[in-house]
Amino acid sequence: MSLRHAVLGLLSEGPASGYDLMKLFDLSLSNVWPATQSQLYSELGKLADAGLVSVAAEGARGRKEYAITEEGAAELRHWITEVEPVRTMRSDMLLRVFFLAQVDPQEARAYLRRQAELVTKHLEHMESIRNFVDSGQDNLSVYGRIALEYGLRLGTVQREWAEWAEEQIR
Amino acid sequence: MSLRHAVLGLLSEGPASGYDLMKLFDLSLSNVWPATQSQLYSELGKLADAGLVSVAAEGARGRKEYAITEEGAAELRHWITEVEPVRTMRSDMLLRVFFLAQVDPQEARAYLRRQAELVTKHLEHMESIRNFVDSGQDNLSVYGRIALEYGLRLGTVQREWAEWAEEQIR
DNA sequence: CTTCGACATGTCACGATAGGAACGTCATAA
DNA sequence: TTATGACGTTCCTATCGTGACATGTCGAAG
Repeated sequence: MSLRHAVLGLLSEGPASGYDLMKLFDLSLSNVWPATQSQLYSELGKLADAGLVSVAAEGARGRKEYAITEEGAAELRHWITEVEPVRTMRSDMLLRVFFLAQVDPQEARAYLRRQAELVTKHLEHMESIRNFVDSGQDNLSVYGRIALEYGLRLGTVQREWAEWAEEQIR
Repeated sequence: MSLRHAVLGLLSEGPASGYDLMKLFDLSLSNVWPATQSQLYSELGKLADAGLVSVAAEGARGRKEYAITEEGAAELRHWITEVEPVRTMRSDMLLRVFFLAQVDPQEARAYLRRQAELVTKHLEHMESIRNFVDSGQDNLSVYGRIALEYGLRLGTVQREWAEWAEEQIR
């Protein structure tokens, strides 16, 4: 049920259409909670049915601008402070590690080296984002930077771990 | 499509029944790729239909022992070495961070402190697992330890990050 | 001999994810 | 004027994940 709260969270910064939210997602939340366009629109519909958001205005091209309601804001705060985050980590990359014995040692090492490289690329990408959004003073930017810092630290240990793991394989 | 490869991976260490796999999952893969019993059984059925595993023996209580086939082993190796891991990270915990501006600063700090505590608990749990499985010499144990090391390092930075983030909030 | 816990599989329903097709509008530049 | 690209929504299909429920067998303890 996190997508619903992601949408509420974005709307808590101001009204937006499904289309707006899609773009916002792409440049902020997509790294911590990916969602597709169809998911967004259907979620907005459900949210409106549930009274957590309302259609604040209808614009050109059938545009519907949604605004968070008081119930929606309350639900968001409740979710943030009182609902325990579910810690289900799923990693395709790490799953493979369990089975590396099924391939040659040099292939296993190559796999880990490749992961280290991919992480490096991702780190560079995050660095460039940091330089880009460093100036924003809105809530999403401020806390987005804190989340980004998480990504940077995570990437760093991933790389160190991959290099360490490669050395473990003989 | 990773559950299918998780099952193939476990079967590559030797034949097992759905029930066996369930237990294996719980004590090895569940931290990187959770799966429920119903998923396992239906996946085994599909795998058998696809010829990637075969029913090697039928035992008491309707037990069906599955074994990986040559096609299955080939598919597993192919997946490990040639399929790019999808890096879709989803974090309920991190998503909330984006919206911490919606609650009081002291609540935001409490949230981060709580996450640090939860991570600490999880780290202790992983340490105890490490002491427990440190002796195993089978493939899954050897590579499981490498995966566990990942978990330990990850947990450590998560905690450091949460503590750092808490300080950022004024 | 009964009961209980471990063994063992299967099914159903619901919601979440993924990805794309279909449809239409508006502004603007060639 | 017309083509194009950005805007904008809706619907559809398929697979995955979650949790509960139903159904039974076997061995061992009491």
